[in-house]
Amino acid sequence: MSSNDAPRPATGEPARAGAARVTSRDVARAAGVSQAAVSLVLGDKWRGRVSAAKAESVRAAARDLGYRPNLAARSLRTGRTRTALLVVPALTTEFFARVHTGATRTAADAGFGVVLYPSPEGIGPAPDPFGSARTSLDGVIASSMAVDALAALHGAGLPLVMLDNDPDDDRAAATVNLDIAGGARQVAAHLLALGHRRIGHLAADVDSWTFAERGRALADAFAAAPGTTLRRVPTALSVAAGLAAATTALTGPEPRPTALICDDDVVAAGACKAVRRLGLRVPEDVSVTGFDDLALATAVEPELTTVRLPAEEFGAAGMRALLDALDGHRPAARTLPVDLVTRGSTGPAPA
Amino acid sequence: MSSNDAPRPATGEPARAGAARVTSRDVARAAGVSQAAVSLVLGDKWRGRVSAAKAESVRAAARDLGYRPNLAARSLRTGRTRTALLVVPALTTEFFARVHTGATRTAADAGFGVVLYPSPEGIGPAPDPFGSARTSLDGVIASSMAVDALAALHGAGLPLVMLDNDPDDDRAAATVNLDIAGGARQVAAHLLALGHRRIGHLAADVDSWTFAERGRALADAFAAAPGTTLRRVPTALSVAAGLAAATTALTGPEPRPTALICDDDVVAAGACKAVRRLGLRVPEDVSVTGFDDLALATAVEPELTTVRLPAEEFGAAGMRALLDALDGHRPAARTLPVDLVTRGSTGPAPA
DNA sequence: GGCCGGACATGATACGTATAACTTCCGGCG
DNA sequence: CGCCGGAAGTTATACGTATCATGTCCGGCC
Repeated sequence: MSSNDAPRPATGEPARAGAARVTSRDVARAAGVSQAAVSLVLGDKWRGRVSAAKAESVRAAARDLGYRPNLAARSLRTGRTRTALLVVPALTTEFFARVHTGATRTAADAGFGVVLYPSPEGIGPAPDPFGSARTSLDGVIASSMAVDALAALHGAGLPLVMLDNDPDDDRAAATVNLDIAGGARQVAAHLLALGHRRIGHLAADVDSWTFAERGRALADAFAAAPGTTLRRVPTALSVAAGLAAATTALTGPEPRPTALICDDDVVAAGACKAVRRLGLRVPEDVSVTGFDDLALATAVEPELTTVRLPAEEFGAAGMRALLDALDGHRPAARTLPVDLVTRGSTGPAPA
Repeated sequence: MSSNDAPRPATGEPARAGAARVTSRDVARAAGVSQAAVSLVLGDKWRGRVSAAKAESVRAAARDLGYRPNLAARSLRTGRTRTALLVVPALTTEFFARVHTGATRTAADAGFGVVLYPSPEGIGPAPDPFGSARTSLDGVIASSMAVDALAALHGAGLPLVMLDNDPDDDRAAATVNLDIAGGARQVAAHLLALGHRRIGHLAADVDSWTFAERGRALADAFAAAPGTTLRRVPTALSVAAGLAAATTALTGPEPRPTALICDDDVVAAGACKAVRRLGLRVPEDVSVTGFDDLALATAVEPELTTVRLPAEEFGAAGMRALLDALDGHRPAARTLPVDLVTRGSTGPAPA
């Protein structure tokens, strides 16, 4: 369709495919100033260097021509890209999709972009997961669940913000946490108040801080409650795995637990299925709790009692911490509060 | 040997923050060749231009020094960024998260990156949604559901691949479709075979090709089946909305439908809740079908009969089409097959 | 012997931007 | 009067890469 009719430069032929690009030099010509002046004005560094009148005419020309600074050129010159990498274990998890949304929104306000790295299991094992992309990143935000990716990141020399990780981990420039332990304690208190004494914990079979934290907090809470038992059953993070783990927990030689605490709503959904397959009812015979408060939590019946995690805010806080770190500030470690949402999947312990 | 190694340039100070970056010139010095030779070798354009021995030593030097080409410089020179934009209506939807995964994987194989634009509702209304980012994109893949974003894209002069859109839409360089109509026909055939005659269609209240297609295919299928009725009830894409719409469909003045076809699994989950709240059973009194086959489909009970959409493959096909378009090929419109997955939420029509 | 062509190699740009360094113009002050 | 200092601009670079233009050295062929 469109033909190239632009005058050819003598050497090279880098030209852009589509319409001719508008450069800062074009704006300068239109406004009757030098290219440097355009850069100063649009970069808002013109006070005392360019008269207000010329500044305005530069802005007008830029607007009229539809000028967009070339980001590659800017990055080359400044050495920064205004782009952050978000490393998550698997994007298909609604939780991390929401984290991404929050991070993207905050980034946009600061003129930053976000690229996503859904961790090896989603992408396939690359010898160097970040490759040249490393040259186009200013910093990284990583979930502590993406363990393998973290190893590759180590030594990249990029500012790193960790999500839900040990605050003492010195690989990170900053850490943002959810009050996971607090959430777990709320779950424990809720079940104790309902009279439950024998508890199963369907614990995520993933080596990461956030799940270890759930385990520790629950262990502490029930250790402090006389006459209670807490049995840990590992599980993968899927409906099917939750079903299998719950079946194990409910059919062991020990007295059957009256409540199952699940590390994830998806697991909890599977657990509810297991309860019913054994001819029992939720919550009359067995109470079930989840974690995350995904859309799933209100899609199943009964609706899940679960811990609501502020996912978008979590991503936003991570991005803010990264932006602070890039500005040279040492951001304080933050912990975001979480809330127990009581719904139909929990009830009084059976007599 | 080497000639000039000025200690410090007098002007500018763009240097990189972290460790000193390795450039192609450093590699050239280490390998005892010119910078041009390095570029040729690593760009795999050296045959007949560089001896095999020198090529190997260049590669060795690059490896030893941990050289990574600077993408900003490369983009500036070539005018391409090897980056595509994926525009989706809302990432929190598991379906689009999976589309993203597929697209990212295919892109990575071609050395491309993917950035995500989760459409205004997720980001907030920006006057120019893409801003300068436009200068850093080679092409766009957009869901037809992201209507507002498409308007902003129009005229950007970027190659555009549309997902699930009218093949005749001339805004797109290529279109990749799912066989949505085929899926809808399979649902219709399944329900007809089970003896259902009064059907409700909980139709997504979203103005996009893919949902219009569902409506058309269903209308055609039931129009061709004598003695059947199809009633359309609009709904938003959420559990709560599905519950409300299903309640409307089941409590109207007309004879109650015996089956509800839902445009999305999330809606179907809500519909199942509605059925039970009315004191009815799924599937004995009312059959329910979904669309997408999300994790949700097997989390609820009974598990949903639904149309499985190959989401990852869909994203991958979109990316392939874009890569073809960027290579100057006119990619043929593709339609990916879908499958009906029969589960417990459908059964014989009540007598 | 002169010349041609292919292999090998280097030099020299230019992409578009941000900013240091320089120039000019004035008003004010010693 | 001479000089200083700040405002208002411009000029000149350099970021790192890809590629065109040049150049040299051969062996082979007339």
